[in-house]
Amino acid sequence: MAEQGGGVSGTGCLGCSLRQRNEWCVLSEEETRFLARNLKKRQYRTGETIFSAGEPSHGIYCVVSGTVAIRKGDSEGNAVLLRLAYPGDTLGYRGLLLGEKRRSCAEALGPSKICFIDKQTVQSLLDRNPTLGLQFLRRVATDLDDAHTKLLHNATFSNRAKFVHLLLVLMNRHGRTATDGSRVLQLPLSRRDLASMIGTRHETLSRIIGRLEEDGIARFSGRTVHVARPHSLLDEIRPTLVG
Amino acid sequence: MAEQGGGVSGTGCLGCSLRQRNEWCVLSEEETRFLARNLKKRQYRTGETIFSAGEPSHGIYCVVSGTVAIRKGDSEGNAVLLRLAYPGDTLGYRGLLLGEKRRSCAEALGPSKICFIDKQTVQSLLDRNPTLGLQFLRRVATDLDDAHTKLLHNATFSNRAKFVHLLLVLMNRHGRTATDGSRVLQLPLSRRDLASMIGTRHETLSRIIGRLEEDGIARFSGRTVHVARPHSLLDEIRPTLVG
DNA sequence: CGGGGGTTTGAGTCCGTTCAAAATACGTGG
DNA sequence: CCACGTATTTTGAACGGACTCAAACCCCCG
Repeated sequence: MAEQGGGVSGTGCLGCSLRQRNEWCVLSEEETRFLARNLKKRQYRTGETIFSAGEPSHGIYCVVSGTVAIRKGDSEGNAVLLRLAYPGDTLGYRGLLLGEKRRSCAEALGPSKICFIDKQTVQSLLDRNPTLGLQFLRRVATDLDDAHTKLLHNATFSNRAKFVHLLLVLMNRHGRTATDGSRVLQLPLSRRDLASMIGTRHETLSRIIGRLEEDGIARFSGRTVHVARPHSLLDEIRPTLVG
Repeated sequence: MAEQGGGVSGTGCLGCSLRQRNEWCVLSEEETRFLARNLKKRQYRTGETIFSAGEPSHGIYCVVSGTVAIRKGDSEGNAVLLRLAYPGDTLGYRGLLLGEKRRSCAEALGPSKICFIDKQTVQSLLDRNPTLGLQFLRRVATDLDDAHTKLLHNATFSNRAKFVHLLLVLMNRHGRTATDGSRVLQLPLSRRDLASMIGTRHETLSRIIGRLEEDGIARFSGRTVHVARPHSLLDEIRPTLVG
């Protein structure tokens, strides 16, 4: 009776296959049972908010199934999509660890199952198993490196290159390879969100998409993307690595 | 016989005033003595490299005095200045924690004293005092938030606004207030580095600086910046927050 | 005194933004 | 199932900003 996200109903976290891949893998069986007793699992509908910027951090969230968008906005209404979170990802640790209010918001991009673990439970687990803290440390360090890489790309890539790069990343998660070697991608995001991920306007993104079609790199139809020659995307990013 | 960076010779880390302000503050007296015995303090000259991208991570560094630039570059020779590090800051934890090679490089922007703590010592301290790990966790989480904020700014601010924002940040660290209320800043960076911090070319930065002078916001002379009305910088950033 | 790196300035071009309008997709209720 | 209103996406035209390439300038250091 397996669930969508890999969990098995009745066995709680112990049977959750995601546990192998995230920071909770260092918990003992007893600690895992403690975790299972103290978390709240909940289903979110498409577009539903998981947490919002400005509200206090009462705990952390663990994605079981679905895709979650992490956004950050400023006082003038601008917003960027910082990253996407997938099953196994833990959200909201920053606010909790620093005891601060949320500085970003999380939204379910599709029907999603997400577990909530309150502050006390996290604290208790951190106290009992110091290794858990180190696991989180590794996770945050990885996220930090991702953010730094993004800063470098934003500063040096053209919008077109940034978008192609984004397509490649999304392809890894959401893409499928057809029998003829071409790849098909179902975009989990609106053009607006895609544009905000590469730091530009949606109108500009529209034109970039138009140019990619003209150049035969990819075909766009709604949220479906076809890439006949996957290698052409890679070629886009390294303009002249020929030497 | 106080040293430049707040340390007192002979007492090692125990007498180091920086200890109060960074992650090492949670160490016991004994642990601190252990740390002091196992670190290597060294003086760097202006422009000297502390570590480079691609080399293995043998330990972490703690800035005692001076200013350090953290840069990240790509294979095509582009590079951005990710951040500046000051006394009390710990460098190079990412590579060490993840057991990976360095992905950024660190350069002393002026004569700097920096302590090196090797992998074994860090590991040993982390094992003995789990709170140290949590301290690092808080530090990395803060850095991550900074990086995310920068991503938002890069995506939404104009180059001019980004530079003004950078000036405000540098003013906090390197600025002095004159008797007439105006502020004077000694830039620790070249125009090239300043430009890379806001993700643009040095030519563009030159023009931005020219325009700021035209508008009477600031006067630039070499690496010295005069700002007659400090509030004018703040006004630049919120374009029209008036009702 | 002669490099050499850093900085400024110029001209031309391309790219991205803005504002506006049209076209398309989407969800809801009839 | 269709009509309708709404949100999203595309397209257009004009404008401004930023980039490229290039040359001149400056200043520090050998």
